[in-house]
Amino acid sequence: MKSRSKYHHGELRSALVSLAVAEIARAGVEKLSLRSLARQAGVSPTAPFRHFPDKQTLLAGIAIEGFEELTGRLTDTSESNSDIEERFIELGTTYVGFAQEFPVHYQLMFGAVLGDFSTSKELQEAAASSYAVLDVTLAEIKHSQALDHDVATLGGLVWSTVHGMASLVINVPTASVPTVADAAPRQAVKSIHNDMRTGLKMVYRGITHQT
Amino acid sequence: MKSRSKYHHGELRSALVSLAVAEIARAGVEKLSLRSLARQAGVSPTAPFRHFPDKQTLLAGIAIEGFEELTGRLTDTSESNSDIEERFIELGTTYVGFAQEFPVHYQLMFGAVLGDFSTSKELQEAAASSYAVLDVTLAEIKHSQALDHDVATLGGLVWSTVHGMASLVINVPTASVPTVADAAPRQAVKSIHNDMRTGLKMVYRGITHQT
DNA sequence: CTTTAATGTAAGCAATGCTCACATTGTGGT
DNA sequence: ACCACAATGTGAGCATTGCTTACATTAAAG
Repeated sequence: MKSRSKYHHGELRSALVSLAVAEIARAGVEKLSLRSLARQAGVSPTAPFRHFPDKQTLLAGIAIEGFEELTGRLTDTSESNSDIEERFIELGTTYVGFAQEFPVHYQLMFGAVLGDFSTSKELQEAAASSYAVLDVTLAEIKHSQALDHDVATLGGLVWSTVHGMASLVINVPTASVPTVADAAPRQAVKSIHNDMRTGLKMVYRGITHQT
Repeated sequence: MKSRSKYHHGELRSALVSLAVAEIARAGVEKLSLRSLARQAGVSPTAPFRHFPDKQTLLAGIAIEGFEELTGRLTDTSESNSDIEERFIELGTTYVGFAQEFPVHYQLMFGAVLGDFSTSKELQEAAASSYAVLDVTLAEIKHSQALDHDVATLGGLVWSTVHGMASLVINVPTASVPTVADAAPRQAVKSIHNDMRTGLKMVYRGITHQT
């Protein structure tokens, strides 16, 4: 009883989310329209409002979905690496890898489109869960290496680095025809792609090498 | 002859840009409307189109303005610091400081709103100019310390770090009421604010400390 | 099997991006 | 001083959008 002409769509909510992700990937957040999503889903223009009070909330939903996926991946990675340095590096790799696989999600998670990040408590908590995984590993590093700096300080630096990598890899295209002018930044981003472990190792050294 | 009721506005283009920045700062990119800008500038709804073919181009204009300002600041910083480590740290501080002072510009420079970054050659070049300042300092570091890694690899890591710091500082609010749940990420970002030099020093160590 | 909440529809409003045809103004060439 | 012309601004209008309000249909609970 899944086919033809049923009044109720049945999976509208999730359908809208994945359609939205596809649309954003194709044309950007700016061009996203609830009405076109409704059309693609074969439903009336006002149906989406039964599932999301407004457009922003739909976008927030995507972001939350992203944080959940990210938390899961980070947790898995964390559990399957016992050596502390290796775990650190793999966590970073997982983080950036997630951003590459889910660029639309990632953009919404950290971009400015969601306006004030703190509008949704659910979003805050989802984000905090992701960060928590990183946090415990850093605490362990601090302890095992007897480091002076706060975990928050280490976290600020490490999070900045992986978030920066993710953001650059997503937003700066490396494939298109290389102009002479922008060769350098493109090369830099490309090196993140090819050599992420090297960068993460350097950060690990910077963190753990006491002055 | 600057006052009352002249047919030609005279400074419409720049007026639109600064009004747009203010509007985005207040309500977010999503809410920006050319028509409201026209209203604020006291001109007809179609006047903006004489200066920008479309909304995207207006946004790209803001981004370009941002890159120019950033390039200027980085250049100044680079010229006024002879010690190489200090210069490195000051460049990073300047970079993040710029993002904090011009958050709207920064978001447009690196956010996903501009769709494909490579739509405007002018934008590409402006961005490359900013990066170039960082690039020469890194080349000098590599040379003076006889480092093995490519400048591009160093650049990828360093750019990631400062861009990540900037992005997090802009997008993650630290001031609002601290929920228990998200205390950790907020603390991490706050530590970037208070202790940026520490993070940059760690990166410098990580880069220069040969294995 | 009926009540009720969940989910979808239809019609409509104010606002937006953008186009097109036209008006006004500053400017350069004679 | 003139006048052609490019630059800049206007007004009306079109398709589209986000969202509201009132109503229809269905699934689930009692």
